[in-house]
Amino acid sequence: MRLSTKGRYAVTAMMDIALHERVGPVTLADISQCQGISLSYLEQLFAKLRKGGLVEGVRGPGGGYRLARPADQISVADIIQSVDEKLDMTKCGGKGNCSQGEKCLTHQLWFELSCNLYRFLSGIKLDQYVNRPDISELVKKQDIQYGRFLNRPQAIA
Amino acid sequence: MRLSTKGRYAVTAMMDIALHERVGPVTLADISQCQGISLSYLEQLFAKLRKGGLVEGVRGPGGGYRLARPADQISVADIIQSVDEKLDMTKCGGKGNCSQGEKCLTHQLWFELSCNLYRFLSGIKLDQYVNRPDISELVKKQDIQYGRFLNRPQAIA
DNA sequence: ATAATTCCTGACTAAATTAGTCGGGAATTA
DNA sequence: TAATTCCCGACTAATTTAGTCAGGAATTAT
Ligand code: FES
Ligand code: FES
Repeated sequence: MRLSTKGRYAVTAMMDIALHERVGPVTLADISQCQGISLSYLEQLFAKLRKGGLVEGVRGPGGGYRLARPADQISVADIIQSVDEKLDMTKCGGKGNCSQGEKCLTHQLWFELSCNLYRFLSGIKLDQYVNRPDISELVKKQDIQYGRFLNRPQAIA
Repeated sequence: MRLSTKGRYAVTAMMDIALHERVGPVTLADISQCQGISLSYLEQLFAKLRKGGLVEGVRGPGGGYRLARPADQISVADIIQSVDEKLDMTKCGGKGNCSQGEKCLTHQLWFELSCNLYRFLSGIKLDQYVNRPDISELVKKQDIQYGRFLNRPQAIA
């Protein structure tokens, strides 16, 4: 489990989509502008998120990305795993052969820490934030500020 | 809070020292060989651990590094913080000004996640592993394998 | 005193990862 | 048909991680 700014970008972008789920697909261009992430970099990240089965793209005007499954079934761990590949922090990759073919002194430490960390991050689902009144308030305010979804009739309905 | 292999190196090295606390100071040369980390890189990491007040160096023959305070008062969070500097994952650094001077959509997410993650890693102290029989067994076996502390009379006493 | 050991320091290089760029293409909608 | 958007691959730049080198300072053992 590696936890860096790359994972933060991915989670941030996924949050943005989840927060606008009822409006419809969200374009990467929008995310790029509102979250301050380079468009092309987002495309790289979303290639991985797509492979990870977390999002699906909708092409053409009015398109964008939407969640591939309900927000309560997407965890922060899922997202980080999709973009950073590995989930465990052992040096050996779980095989216990760091130290001349044997388990090294810290194998157990990293193994257990990985399990606990994974369990922790798996417990945080996107919908926990989507359904919070204080966050919804903020989203609405900022969408107006950025002029998002002005060309979407269904956004109001 | 950034969680990468650099932090793993640091925690691994600290674990090694903690596991040999009763023997005396542990040399970086030993850690380098047994844990497979470059000696000079270890020196860089220990410069930070020293500045962080986690270890103190003892020079001269028979010297090495020892913990600056009891193992039950050193957490994984302390170590990672010492070598990776920052503890919080917000883009803004806690000030809430990502999005044109305002809190961005995900500020709360990262703030709360940082707090929880910090609390989690703070709860893991070095002594939890030092006092485990299965680990102690492994340490003894591997020290013999690597021929450690052969020149230390006090190691047996 | 001398030599050996070990920490300590700073500057430098190499490799890997992260981040961003570019140029184009394919599917969809209006 | 034109506009929009995802999609794809190769490229570059910046940052971080990892390792190297060449010394110096404190301590202990002889
Ligand atoms: S991390 Fe698994 S044996 Fe070292
Ligand atoms: S992370 Fe704090 S405002 Fe965006």
